[in-house]
Amino acid sequence: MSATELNLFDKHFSMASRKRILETKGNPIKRTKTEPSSDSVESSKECFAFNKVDSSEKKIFSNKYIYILPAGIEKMRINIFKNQITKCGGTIYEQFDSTVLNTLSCIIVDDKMDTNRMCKLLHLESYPNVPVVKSSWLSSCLREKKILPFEPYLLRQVESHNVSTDNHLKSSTKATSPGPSQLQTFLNKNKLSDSNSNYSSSDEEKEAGIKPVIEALTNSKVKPEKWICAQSSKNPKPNFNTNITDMLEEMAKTYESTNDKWRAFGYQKAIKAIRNYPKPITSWEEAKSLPGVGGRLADKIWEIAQSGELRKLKEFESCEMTQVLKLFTNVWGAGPQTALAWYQQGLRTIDDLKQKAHLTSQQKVGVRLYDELLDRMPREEAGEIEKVVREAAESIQEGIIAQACGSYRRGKATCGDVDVLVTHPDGKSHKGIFVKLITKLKESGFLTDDLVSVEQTGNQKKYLGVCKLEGPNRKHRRLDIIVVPYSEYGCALVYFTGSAHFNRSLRHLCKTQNMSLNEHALKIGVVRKGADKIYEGTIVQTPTEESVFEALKIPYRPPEERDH
DNA sequence: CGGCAGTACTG
DNA sequence: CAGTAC
DNA sequence: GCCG
Repeated sequence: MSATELNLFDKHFSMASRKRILETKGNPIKRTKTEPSSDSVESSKECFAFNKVDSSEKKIFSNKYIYILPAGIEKMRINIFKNQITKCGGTIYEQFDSTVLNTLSCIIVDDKMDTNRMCKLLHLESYPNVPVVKSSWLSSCLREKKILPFEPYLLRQVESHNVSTDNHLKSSTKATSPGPSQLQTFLNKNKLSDSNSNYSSSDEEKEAGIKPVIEALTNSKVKPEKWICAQSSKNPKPNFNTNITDMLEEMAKTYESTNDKWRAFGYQKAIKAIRNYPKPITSWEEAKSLPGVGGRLADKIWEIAQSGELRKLKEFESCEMTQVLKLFTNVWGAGPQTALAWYQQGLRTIDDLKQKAHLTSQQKVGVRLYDELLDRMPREEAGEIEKVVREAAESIQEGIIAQACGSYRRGKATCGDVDVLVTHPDGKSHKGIFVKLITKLKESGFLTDDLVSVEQTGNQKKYLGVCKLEGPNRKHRRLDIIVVPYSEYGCALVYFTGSAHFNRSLRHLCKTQNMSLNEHALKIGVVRKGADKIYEGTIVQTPTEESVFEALKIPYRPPEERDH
């Protein structure tokens, strides 16, 4: 984009932002574009209530048997609900079928649920013989710490004309109150006017990571500085939106520790785009125009830009469960499920885990070395670790190659772990190495703990474990050792050097060219039909990294420039 | 509404 | 098989 | 979460 284009671009945006400010004057933060029901406010109160009331609170739900229809309700909210109901003496039904219908006290549905859909989802002929209540009832009960009347929150019996239920029910429809959230919908409805937010920045690739690749490919001599120099790790690009990316990063982490990896994925894609954006974001449209930023994230970005804070994030920060889940998912070998289970057992701290939890052998290591393994090491230390492994390998077999990949190879100043790739140019000597190498490193006391002892992926062998250098003031560090046949060295180097984002870009590129790439090989002529692959494709010989790039028909990029 | 990569180990 | 990690 |  030329300078003049950029100017026009700016002008466009600033005009748009002015318009936005006028539109939302008097209500600058709340942009209820999509959600009529003030979801965040509600769940915020849920969290607060949760915090204040300690676990010995009133058993307001005792003798209540509740089924929650999950459709449309955020996973986090459902978790909170189930937790709170159980805590308050209630019983949750995880499964629904007609046999439990008689024993149920009520069915909880999303505020936006309608009768028709509810019946379909529950495989019911008609409105059941049990109260069907909107989730805001639950929120209110938890907030007020008492059981409130169903009435204002009841799902209307008939919602639309083409309901499968009988017509005679229809007459009773209007009697039931629309409920607060629907009123809200009505009030907010006229405010949208997002329709003209189509200031699409350009025809850029959606996948920001591959953008430079494509650009260099399509017009090879144009402004390499834009991508190659600017993104080199020695010359890091300034981030004009640190406050925004920091907060969104926290959001992503929170969602990762719950069940919501794809939501977190979406956040991270957007964060990447925001980091690369060359100036502070000042308008909603400006945010929305970035690849990977949709309406909901634009709302949040806009909120941060306006007020400097994000209520949803504050809500998470003041919620004990989300904080504890984050703590627990940082244990190696524990993910969202395990973390939630521990939480539901009443565990709250790492000490609790040590004393009370049942831990797998991996998690025992993760708990014992919790702080050290969370710590990143200076790249110099990663270099020392590489050297130890290399020298041990060389002492076993002459001419061996041992190369640290990962963030170390990409030139990062700090590394979370070290991945050492081991191979031998003669194409066969790698075979005997693995066991000898691991044994030797264990005997010298360098490897202190195993996490995954051996992993056999085709011809590759992988060790995941923990090591510690000799001498005082040394910490335990995560170390992966992968032994690969020389024929797979090129692809393995690419794969284990990453970054994860960069690898995704490559895979995406492959897909568009009927190729496939993994840590073993690059294949061409892959035929897919829907989910199945009809034809596996044929392996392209890629002895070096360069040959991988060449086969993909993209310019080679050194590791430091794969840090996206 | 489904895809967002695909695979190997642990228990 | 589910859960986790790479 | 976003995108097609």
